[in-house]
Amino acid sequence: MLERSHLAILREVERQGTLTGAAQALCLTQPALSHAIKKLEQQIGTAVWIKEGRELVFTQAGQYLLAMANRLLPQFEHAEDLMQQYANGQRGSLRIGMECHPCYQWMLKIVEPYLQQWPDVDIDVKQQFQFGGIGALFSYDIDLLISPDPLFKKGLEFTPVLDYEQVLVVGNNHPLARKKQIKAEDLNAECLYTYPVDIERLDIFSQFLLPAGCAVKQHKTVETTDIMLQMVACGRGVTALPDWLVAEYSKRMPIRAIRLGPRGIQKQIYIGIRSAERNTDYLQSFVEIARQSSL
Amino acid sequence: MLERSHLAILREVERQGTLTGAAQALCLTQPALSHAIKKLEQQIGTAVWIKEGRELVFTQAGQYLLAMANRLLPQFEHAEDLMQQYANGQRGSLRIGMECHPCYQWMLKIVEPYLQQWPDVDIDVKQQFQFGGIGALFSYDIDLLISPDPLFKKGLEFTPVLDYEQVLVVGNNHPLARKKQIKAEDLNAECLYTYPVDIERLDIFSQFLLPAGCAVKQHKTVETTDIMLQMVACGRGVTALPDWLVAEYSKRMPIRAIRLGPRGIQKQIYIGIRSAERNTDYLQSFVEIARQSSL
DNA sequence: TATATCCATTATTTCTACTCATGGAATACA
DNA sequence: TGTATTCCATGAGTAGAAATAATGGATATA
Repeated sequence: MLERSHLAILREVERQGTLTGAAQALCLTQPALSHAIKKLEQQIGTAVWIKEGRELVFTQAGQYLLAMANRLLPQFEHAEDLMQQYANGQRGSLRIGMECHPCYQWMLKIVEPYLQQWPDVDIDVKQQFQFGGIGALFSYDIDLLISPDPLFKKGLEFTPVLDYEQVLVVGNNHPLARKKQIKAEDLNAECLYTYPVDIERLDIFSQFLLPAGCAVKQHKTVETTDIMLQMVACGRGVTALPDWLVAEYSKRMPIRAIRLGPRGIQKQIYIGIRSAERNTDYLQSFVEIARQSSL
Repeated sequence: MLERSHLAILREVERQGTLTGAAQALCLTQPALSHAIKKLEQQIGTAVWIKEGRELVFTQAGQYLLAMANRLLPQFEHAEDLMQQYANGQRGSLRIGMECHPCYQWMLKIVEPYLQQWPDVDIDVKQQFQFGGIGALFSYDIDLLISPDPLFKKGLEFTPVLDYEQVLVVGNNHPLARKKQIKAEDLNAECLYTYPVDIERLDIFSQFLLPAGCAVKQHKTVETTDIMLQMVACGRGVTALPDWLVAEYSKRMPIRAIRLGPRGIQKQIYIGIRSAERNTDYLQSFVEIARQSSL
């Protein structure tokens, strides 16, 4: 029988590179692992890895089990955490996934009253997902996803929690700063800063530049909002952000927001959860607080 | 440590209702399970179920573990199958998910040459998903999804394999049978047969009737294509199906296809797989055969 | 060539997980 | 109400799994 321990060994061997190293990490001896895997191999009838020279190379079967290990072991570990929390009378832990760079600050504002209201719930925020936020929800890596791209599918439930407008941000001294609204052509000669995400997920491209058949002179990516806006403030380029975020920053930086196109780019932020957890009170409450915060 | 065996016990207790029954099903004695769970409860610090009278009622913690069991145990079992297949030199098994009722017959035509070409691959078709086809893909319940609704997200890859037109099907003697195309109003007095799926997934509603603000006199659902077309053939109502399917059936039934609206409802069938398995030859081959079949 | 590192194997020990036997609690039935 | 039945919990005893220790062979490094 394939056991959790087998998966743990595989994962650790991949991490450590050697069986001896894995054994140490697992607080066992090297022969223990050697025996365990040997026995597994006899049962499943195929080798899990082969020795090439001194190193262990996973077979196709081994690679499958390894992927499985990386998928399932975190779930075991999380379950044990949860049980511990149930035992201590805590309510649980909320693993929030963020698929929306600029929403971070908005989320912080939700988290604060939430933690007050739910002193027994721990919060953990994740921003990198191997298979995207949806995949993370489905595979129980997170419990709640904050994203501008909802997905109305069975098994998941997305609730809109914030309406906003995506606006162009320019420095106060920028030539475009006087305009009431921006046309796609206006950006021809500009340098555009964005977060480093897939270009399809950047609304300014997919909903503004591409439909008009326009491009920018240069496209640079920056990790953090602060740096990005520093660059914009001193006139090195422009960027596109939610209006409420710009309103916040413009109090202390020489920047301003301009509408993109005649009607602007209207967006919504959604919170997604697994339908099975629709009635989990401390999850529901987060969505509720988020929704109220935008009123 | 939470083990696979614990999950297996929980699942079986839920199925059988009693510990004694579960023990039999697992080829163990009742005290074995009793001890195992007791030990687990000591480790995680909380009860998994409580005895109410004579029956076992799962606690919140127990319910979580139960859901986990139902999610993870099938993956263990499938992995063991797979290993067995690797061992026997077989190529694997292909679990196909269908999210497209009328595509069944089309798929059968793909499967036939596929099985010829891959004698070592077993095929299994599933049509019911607790969390939708996408969820089934993410949770490794299936390996390949046939669906008219693609989802371009990280971790999944959808390839279009068949273009078709969704057409109205009427009996040859039906008053509408003479028309070259159908307006939404034409269906006001009709009885519409469809498969029993969510109304949002029925293109004739979402892309034809609703946009025009029209409705049908009656909407009835039928499970099978054959019965549905029997009803249509004898003039009891109309339905909407892919053109190629109607072409097939019209050879032996008095039915005909009529375009919906001036341009018709144009659709595509997609095949989705997990990106991680993009290069798995026997999966790739299925997509390839499907794509060629439509040329 | 000497040395260090790593894995496989065997023999041995430890301890886990199972069974057996039994008793108490809850339900069904006479 | 008393009796039989069903089901779970518990304790003792044990078979067997899983860990260790010791060792040897293979591969890489100086």
